[in-house]
Amino acid sequence: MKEQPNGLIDGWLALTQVQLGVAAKLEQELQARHRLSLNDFYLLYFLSVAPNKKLRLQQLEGMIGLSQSAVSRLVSRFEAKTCGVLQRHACDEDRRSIYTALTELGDAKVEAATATFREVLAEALSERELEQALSTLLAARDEAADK
Amino acid sequence: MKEQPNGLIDGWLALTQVQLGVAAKLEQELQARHRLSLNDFYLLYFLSVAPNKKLRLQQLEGMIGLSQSAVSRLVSRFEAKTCGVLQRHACDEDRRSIYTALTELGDAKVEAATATFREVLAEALSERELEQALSTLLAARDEAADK
DNA sequence: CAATTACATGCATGTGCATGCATTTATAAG
DNA sequence: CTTATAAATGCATGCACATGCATGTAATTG
Repeated sequence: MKEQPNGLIDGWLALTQVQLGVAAKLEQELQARHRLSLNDFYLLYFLSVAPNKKLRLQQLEGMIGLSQSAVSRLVSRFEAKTCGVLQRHACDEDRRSIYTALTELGDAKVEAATATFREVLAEALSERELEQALSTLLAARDEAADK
Repeated sequence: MKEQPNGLIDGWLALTQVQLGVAAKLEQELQARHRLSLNDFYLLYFLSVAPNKKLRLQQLEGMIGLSQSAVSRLVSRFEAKTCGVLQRHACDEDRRSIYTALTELGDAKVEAATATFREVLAEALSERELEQALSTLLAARDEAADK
């Protein structure tokens, strides 16, 4: 037989499609209602739930899933663009590090954006497709594991 | 209470992390063993499972999850770089369209890459984290739906 | 003083958006 | 039915921009 069963791959593709679709919807709504890209939101969100609402760049890197340079520039752009939402200041214990902190204004903005985010997410995840993709993927995975 | 329960968001973030992680692993192995990016592979894979192993650009667009221009360039680069793997030729029924077809050489390359892809996928999906992320997400979703 | 760590930056590249060009399809007039 | 014209479709390309990699700089550690 030339063609192998591609359940695993199809499951993965389905999951990826769902992920892409939901992310696109999130991006679109965040952009429309709050002038935020998805990564912008992630940045603000992770800051908002961090202790003292501040984090070093290195910590954000892993959370957002971007490279070190990308995070550095994400914060830079943000600071330049939307003045007043976040603020960088050196860390006294280690002056190589730089804390990125949320201002009160930023905190309010995050709260509003988070409401949108949660709303869109709830709607998107109630779609039939998620269920479909996940069950396809898990079934194929287990089947592959048995082999 | 100021902080709301963020189960939905955390679930989504967990799923996104898993997706990113697996995609990175796939990209890395495909690059190392076959000199293919993840999108390169998707392009070849979708062609390989298509009837007559050929597709028009527009069809690839939705499958790969890229914009029209991105697909146009993806194919262009591919044609230029790895001569002989794929081949474009006009479509007789509609001369605006262009078929992108897999050559025999390309077909062999895809087959090898697909084996790698499936292998990496099987390993990555057996990780505990997937289960974790999915159950977290689904539980939070259902909870949100009840509300 | 050497090695490491945290962040910034030059550079190449892939991407999306807007637009352009060629072709097809739809509409209308004669 | 034929022809003229407008709208839509499929792909390519100029442009701006976000990203990753490699590297540079400053600070910390051993």
